[in-house]
Amino acid sequence: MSRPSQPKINTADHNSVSVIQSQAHASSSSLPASVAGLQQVPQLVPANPSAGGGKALPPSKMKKPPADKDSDEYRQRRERNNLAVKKSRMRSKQKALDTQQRVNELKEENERLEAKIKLLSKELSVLKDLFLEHAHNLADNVQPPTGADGSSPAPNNSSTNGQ
Amino acid sequence: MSRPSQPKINTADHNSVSVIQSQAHASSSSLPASVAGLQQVPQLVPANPSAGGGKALPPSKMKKPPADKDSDEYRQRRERNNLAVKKSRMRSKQKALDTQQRVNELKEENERLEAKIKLLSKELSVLKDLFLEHAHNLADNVQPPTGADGSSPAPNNSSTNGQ
DNA sequence: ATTTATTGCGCAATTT
DNA sequence: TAAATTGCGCAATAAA
Repeated sequence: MSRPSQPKINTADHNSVSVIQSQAHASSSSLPASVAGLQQVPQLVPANPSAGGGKALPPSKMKKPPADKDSDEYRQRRERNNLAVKKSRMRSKQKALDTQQRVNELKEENERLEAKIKLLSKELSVLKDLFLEHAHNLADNVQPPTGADGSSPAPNNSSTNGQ
Repeated sequence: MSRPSQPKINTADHNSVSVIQSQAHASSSSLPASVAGLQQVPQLVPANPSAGGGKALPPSKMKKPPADKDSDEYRQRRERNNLAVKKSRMRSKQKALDTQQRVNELKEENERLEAKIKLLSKELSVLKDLFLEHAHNLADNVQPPTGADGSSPAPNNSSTNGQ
């Protein structure tokens, strides 16, 4: 009761009584010929699920002839599949790599953007300060109320940029 | 040229003559007891590599007894490994998902930043325009008509910011 | 040295 | 029907 599992001992779904051995081609491999009498396929063909002795099976609902391991065509199919599998996995892996790289790129881009924002912000604040300063100067210079100038002390449009 | 095409027909490195079937426990499985005589292990034990009658064999370079498939301990190890494998793969997949999500997040963030930049830029340009306008006004107003005032036409500090 | 984590590989069931 | 995916177990090897 210590392990969080043991879903099912080991009873693999599809047995997996796999015994590779390309009968044709490939000669001096390495497969120890030990496992000799290896040919009989389970032959699990449930005679016929439903339908006692029916004949008409339109959609052809046969479970599947356990593929003769010996069949030459079987090996061919397997091989094709193995190739496909390999290909598929390669892609998958490649995609993962690409995605990771994408992350890196985006991260860089992000930094660039943030830097730019910082710069722009700085520039803005400088300009604003200049504005204020200028306004002050004006106020100081136009101090002498000699003239009948009714100029107001500048609108001071400081858009309080918040964020 | 780049197509790995057919690396090697199908000769798996490690044969892979796997014939699952936990002898003990597991009763009414599905594996037909067909594959009968299945036990003889190659027993590739080279008597003794080096050292004729030596005793001390520190690095002990034995290849490895082909693990008795029947061994109870073997099944145990296999099962443990199978679990580990499953775990590892789950992680891997999860990681991939996370990475993908990271991409999405970064992409969003990027858009936000770009928007901000756009805004700041706009603000900046507005302010600059104001500056210029103001400068012009000054120039127009302070037109030295006849006064003996030696004031120059303003420094016109337009920092032609380029970026 | 032992145990767990990774990795490549093949099989078979599904999907596409 | 064939190719692409996916889950699974095995075994070799890398990491702990």
